[in-house]
Amino acid sequence: MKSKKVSLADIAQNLGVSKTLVSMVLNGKGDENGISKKTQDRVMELANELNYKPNQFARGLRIGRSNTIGLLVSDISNPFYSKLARYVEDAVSEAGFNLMICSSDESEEKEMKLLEMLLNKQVDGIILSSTLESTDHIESLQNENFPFVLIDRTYENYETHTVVVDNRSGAKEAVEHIIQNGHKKIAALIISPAHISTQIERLEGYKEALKSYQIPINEYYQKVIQREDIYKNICQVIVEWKNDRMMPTALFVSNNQIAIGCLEALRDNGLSIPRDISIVSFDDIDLFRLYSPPVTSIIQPINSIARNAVEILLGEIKSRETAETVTKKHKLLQANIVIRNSVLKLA
Amino acid sequence: MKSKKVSLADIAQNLGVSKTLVSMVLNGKGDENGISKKTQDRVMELANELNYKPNQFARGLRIGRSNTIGLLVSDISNPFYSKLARYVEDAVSEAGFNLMICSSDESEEKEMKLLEMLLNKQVDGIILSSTLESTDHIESLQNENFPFVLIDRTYENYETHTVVVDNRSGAKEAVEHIIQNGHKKIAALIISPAHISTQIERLEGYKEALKSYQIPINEYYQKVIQREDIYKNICQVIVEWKNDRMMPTALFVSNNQIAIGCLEALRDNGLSIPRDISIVSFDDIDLFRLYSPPVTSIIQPINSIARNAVEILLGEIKSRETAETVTKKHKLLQANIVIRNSVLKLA
DNA sequence: GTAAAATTCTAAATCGGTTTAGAGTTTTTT
DNA sequence: AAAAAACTCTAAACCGATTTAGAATTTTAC
Repeated sequence: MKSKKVSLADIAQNLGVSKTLVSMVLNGKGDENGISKKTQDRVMELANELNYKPNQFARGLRIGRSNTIGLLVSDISNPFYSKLARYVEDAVSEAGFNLMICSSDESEEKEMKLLEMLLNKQVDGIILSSTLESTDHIESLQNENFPFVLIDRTYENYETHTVVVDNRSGAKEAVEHIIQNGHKKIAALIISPAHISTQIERLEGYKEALKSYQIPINEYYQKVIQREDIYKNICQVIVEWKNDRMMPTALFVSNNQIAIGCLEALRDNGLSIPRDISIVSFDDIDLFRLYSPPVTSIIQPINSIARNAVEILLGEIKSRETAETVTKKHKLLQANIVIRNSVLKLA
Repeated sequence: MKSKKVSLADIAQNLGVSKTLVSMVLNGKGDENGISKKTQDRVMELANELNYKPNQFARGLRIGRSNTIGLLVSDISNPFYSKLARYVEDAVSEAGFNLMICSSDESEEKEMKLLEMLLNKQVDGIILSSTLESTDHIESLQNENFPFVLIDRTYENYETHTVVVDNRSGAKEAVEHIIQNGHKKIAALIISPAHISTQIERLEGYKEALKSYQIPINEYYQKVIQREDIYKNICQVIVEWKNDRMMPTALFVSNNQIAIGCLEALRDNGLSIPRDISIVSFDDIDLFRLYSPPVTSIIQPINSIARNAVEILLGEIKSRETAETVTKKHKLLQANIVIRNSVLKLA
């Protein structure tokens, strides 16, 4: 019943040739090793017939590669990352690689464990959206000269490949759009942990936009929402503003998770968009298109992030064979605004 | 700069003991093999100090297992599957396993390729949401006695482990809710490929509900929406109904993707929910809670699907060691309705 | 006709673990 | 004091591929 796996040795024995020969032929090295056409055909035929599949453990052990790459993000169930993962899957699979996806939950400890696991599993390279709580493990990858690409989030380190979105200009565009509609009291909501580059840069873009229109920057209007309880946190912020009679007329929120919490919180606090308050969000999700009113947002080129990251990573991996050194690539992609209907034009 | 990997032999040599001993100690078999406490401590200490990590290729080659399981779904970027994947990831990781996720795009060919890839990578088991175009590859897994669990979708085969949702009763509950609000002209929209068990069962649930209320079943109100162009397809259906002056008063749609297309298509055709048309969807996504009006839906116990599938799969895998045979488990989970505001009460 | 070159193929080492079968030493038993 | 038992440890085989170094045979060169 349980058919044992076919091995190289089986094929070799069956044909009365050596394992060496079979291995060479199946790896397309028959010609360069002067194996006769006739023998090559016999090997190929039998391998097909027996449905031979090389044992990846043995192969990996010998050649030290797995043909697998790792993707480490904070949460694969976040639509931004699940879409990214899908594009990455498609891109690596076109190149004959497999993918291993992990979620770190923004926990540094988990991230380090997962990174170690991936290395342990001998992935050939890693695409990493790091929580960046600390960067020791990244620098360690760097020192070991292990192929990896940082995506989505980075830190000041020009020694690593990076593929990121221009968060600053995206956020700036969002806030400028708000300003151009006559708003002055504009608040920014970012998500914890607030040290992550995307959040910092989006906040900076917000400030830049205000500055360029000579609108005073007020810390009171910059809030960090705790990711553990987004909805409640936003409600608290709203209540605070209400009590202080300082309600902003517009909101810039820094990702899809806060946006969802916001839409819910605003509704539950009886605030109507855009009549009572305007909103623009970074990230774009189905919801925004369908919400009433449709929500203006900054759309990230997710496919492009994936394609670029994979291309760079595979290049880096390939460079290992030729021992050439690759200059570190830094890809900065633009995120563009999709104007819908969530910003009120003030008189 | 590039630190070479530490191997068993390194540790053994360093301590002046055999590889055997080191291997035993590190695998917790020191006591049962009568290795002295003192030696065990020395091994442990050095292994920690050198940060030894066993080579998984070598280990896998010898013991024939990878400690990895595969999850094959149609599309990891579909929120249903991305959530499922996350729960599965958490569940397997608690058990010390890793996860490999693949998307088949409802293509039988891709599914077979990916399945082969997973087997090739020597995963210890597979959780499979099959497109079920054909079931040869599943039966082949079955015959080889390879550990796997079918989730979400099944076919008449009592020889496999299955974890599925009670689609029929979930759909019935949805449609009964519609009926109880006074509707008679109720249409059902399912997604292609229509042979998938979830779609069939949900359609059956719809018919059962109608039957139990003596509402005539009309094929005209049962439409299969092509997944390749959901929005356009739904628009066509709406136009058809409009032209025939046969517009239903309520819609039951069989998954989140059609629901999204529907909300968009209804809006663009000037039909307001629930005034002009009521709607209930299978699946629950953030959008439904936030849509205006909030959309009544059937919520699937995704975490429970994941947990059950993993538990059964790991049990099956473990049974391999003890050579006992496991009776095939069939888990049927309930999906419950969340009543919101998308169904109009007819006078 | 023999040396050199070309052609076709193979034995054995290797990767780094796990496991089997058993060796060497010390302690206990009789 | 010899035999048995207990304790502690090891050499070597093994998993299944790849790769190195070279062997055997045939062809070409002179």
